Parts: sequence; structure tokens; C-alpha cells
Amino acid sequence: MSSEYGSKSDSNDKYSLRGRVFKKIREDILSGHYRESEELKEVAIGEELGVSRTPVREAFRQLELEGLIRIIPNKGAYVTGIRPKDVKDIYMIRSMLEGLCARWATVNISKKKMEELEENIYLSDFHAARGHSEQLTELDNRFHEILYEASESKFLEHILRDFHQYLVQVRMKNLASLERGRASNKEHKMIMEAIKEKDADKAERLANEHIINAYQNMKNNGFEETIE
Amino acid sequence: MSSEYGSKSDSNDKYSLRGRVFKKIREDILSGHYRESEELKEVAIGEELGVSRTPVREAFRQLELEGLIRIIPNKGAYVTGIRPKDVKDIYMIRSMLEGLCARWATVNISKKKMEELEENIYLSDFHAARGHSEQLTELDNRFHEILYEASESKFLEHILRDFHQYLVQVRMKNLASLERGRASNKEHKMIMEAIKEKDADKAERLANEHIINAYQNMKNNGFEETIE
DNA sequence: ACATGCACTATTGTATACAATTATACAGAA
DNA sequence: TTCTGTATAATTGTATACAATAGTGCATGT
Repeated sequence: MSSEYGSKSDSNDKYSLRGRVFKKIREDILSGHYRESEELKEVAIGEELGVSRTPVREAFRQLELEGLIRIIPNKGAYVTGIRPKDVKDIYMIRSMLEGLCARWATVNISKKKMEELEENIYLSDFHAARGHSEQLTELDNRFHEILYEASESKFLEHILRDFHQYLVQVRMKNLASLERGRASNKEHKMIMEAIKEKDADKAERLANEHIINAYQNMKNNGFEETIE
Repeated sequence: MSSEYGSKSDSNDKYSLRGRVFKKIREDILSGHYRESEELKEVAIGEELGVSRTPVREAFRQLELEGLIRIIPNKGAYVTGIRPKDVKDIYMIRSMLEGLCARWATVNISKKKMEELEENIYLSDFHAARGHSEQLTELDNRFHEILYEASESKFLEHILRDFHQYLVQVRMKNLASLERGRASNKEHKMIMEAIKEKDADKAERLANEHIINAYQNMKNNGFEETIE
């Protein structure tokens, strides 16, 4: 499935208890299962998931760095909560960073990665025409992943992967729309062509808009109401 | 010292063992004490710092999310390392985000925070004239902190704090220069004025340049050679 | 010599036990 | 009543014990 590239910087390994706990809590927060400021107790969550406190604690530490919970020493862990405004902010920030990524990728991309990018778009068209939404999602992920790698910036790559992971939960509910999938493909294609033409400004601008569009689509599909 | 605002989102609490371990390892990585790809063993580090594996493990999890180490499940933790190129990237990314922050702050800043900003600059001039570099550093931190808060974006605030923390280590060696301090003040003042005039474009641009200048200064003072 | 398998070691993953801290409730005095 | 102090409980922080996994080296067979 999403194993080849997903395991790269992923010690979110879904097979360790900590990884499972981490994913579960993050999902529960992003899906609104926990209320804001709700206190998360180590033992309670441990029992709920059938694990001891240790993996729960480790997951907590990670969740805090992601800003999803706030840990007050010797006191407890409290859900930060995520409002529509936050989601919007995250998309705006991501938009800028994806733009920067496209810019850097334009300068640094290798011949091989450029070919992979073209292939990706070719395949995406193929699956879009046939309505294979699962493959489309996979290819969408991979498209951005290629750009991250092509930016040749370890840190930008790292940050954007985090954002991506972060938003996956939200997207799941909404982005399955085939219509958006097709529009997204077109945008990918334009970004790819800008990169191929070595037009960094254009690539950056298009990547900016691409993320904004994704956000707009999500919002139009009623995201605002689903959470809060 | 730096206690009032530092403790806000800081479960880096320096008084817990985990917090100390986290800080120590991060410092050691950023200062080049560990070589790239060096394996960090839980027991070894624990013994070195006189603590058990538990806090070390928790610190590892956090360090991984910051991208400073890479954890391969069941295998080990390896230092990611940080090259001059990475530092440059980080500054470029931070430059964009500080720009965005200044933009949002321009729109959202409260009267009270605006006054605090003006006061900050007034005080900075005062201390710059007298060569109080310690207070200057403190005020510099606070200036940016105010902007983060004024952006009214929980997430941008969170991210920028991370970056700030991250770069503190590097800055320590270099930014003590009083000359740069004075130049920095001027830039702060211009940013403040742009915000006061509600000129978001200008504020964004100035904040961008401010960070770039800070980077240039650091580079000129021989950072490239200090690490690697 | 070389490959293969197995025992052993080293290291991480998880669970549990103990210590420290914080919140709570209740008793007693002003 | 209200405040305060103390005992108690609940919760997190840390250490240690045990389990699982991966790496190492040696012996053995070809």
C-alpha cells in the first residue's frame, strides 16, 4: 500500500504499540472525539487500548510536539483541540511551504525524479479517467513526496511530511471526491511543466494555489460543519 | 531570566530529567559533538547523565520529531546531523513563516500588544546604547514572541517557537555581536511601524528580510566553518 | 574456502514497581 | 462561616524487570 515511502522517516511504525497509540489519539483528536481541554490520563488510555503506560507516555510526548496536546509537568495532558480556523491556518502555512518546495525542486530536481514526476501524472490521468480513487490518492501523495525529495532540503522535506501526515485525517473524509481528483491532476501537471521549464516563480505560485484550492474544496464540501 | 514566556508551551521543563536529557542531546547534536549517523544508545546516554532509560527514551521520541535523530524500530537511534546547508534552509523557511506571521499580526494585533511592541523597541534602543547584550537578546526574543502571539494563530505560533528554540543553540555563539544587535533593532522598529500603519505587505517583506539579514550576519561571522 | 544455521549477546520494546508531586477532602480553629 | 493545615488519594515521573528483536560470531557441513 503506502509502505515504500511511508516508512522512510516514519517511526510512527504502526506495528509498535506506541505507534498505534499515537495514531489512535491523533485520530481521536482530529476527528473531534475528544473535547478541547479534555484531560488525557495515561492509565485510562492505556487500559482502553490494552497497553501499559509506557507506550502511552511516549505517544504523549510526540503529540505534544505536534501541538495536539499540552502537557503540564506533574499535572496532566490536555487536548489542544483544532478549530476550522486552525485547519485554515495550517493550509495557508502549508501552501507557502509547498510553494517554496516547488521552487527549490525546480532548481534541484534530478533527471530521474523529473521522469518519475511525468510518469506520476501520466498514471494519474489514467486512473482518473477510470475513477480509481484509491490509486489517485496514492499517486497524489507520491507526487508531493517526489517534490519533497527533489527539493534537496532535508528539513523542508521533514516539515512538509509532518504537515501531510497531519492533514491526512481531515482529508480522508473529504478528498475522495473524484471531481477534485481530476482538477488536482491538472494542477499537478501545470506544476510539473513549470518545473520542467525551470520557471521557479511559476512553480512556486502554482504550488501555492494548488494547496489553497485543495483547502477551498474541502471547505466547500462542508468541512466547517463536520468539526465543531 | 528567560522564564516568564519560556514556560508557556514548554514542557521542555528543564527541571524534569527528560527535559534535561532532551536539551543536552539537542545541544550536543547542534554543536557537532556527535558525528552524523552516530548511534545513540539509551543505556549509554542514561549512564552518562545519571538517569535511567525511561527519560532518555522519551527525549529520543521528541528529538526524532524535531528531525535531529532518526529512530529505526528495534534497531537504534541515529544522529541526523546538521550541515551549513541545513541551517541555511531553516533560515529560509523561517524567513517565510516570520513574514507570514508579521502579515497576520498586522491584521490581528491588539492595542495592548501593539503598545508592548513599541515599548520593546524603546527598551531595546536603551540597552543597545549601553551595550547590555544580555538584555538585548532577551528583548529580541520577546519581540518575536509578541508577534507570534499577535498572529492569533496557534499553529504558526507553535511552529515558529520550535524554529526559534531550534536555532537558539546556533545563535548563542554568534549573535552576541552588538553591532548586529543595533541593526536588528532598527529592523524591528521598521517592522513595528509597518504593523502600526496596517501595511501587511510591507510588514511581511521586512520580516522576511530581517531573518535573512540575521542569517547573513551569522554566516559572515564564520558560522560555516564552526560546524563542519 | 565458503555458506549456513544456531547459540549468544546487545539493544530496543513493554510492563510494572516505586517515588514525587499535585489535587482533594475533611477536621479544627478563628 | 471561612480559612488553614494535614492526611489521603490520584496522577505523573522515574527506575527497573522482563520480553522481543536484531546483530555477531563460531561451529559445522559441503
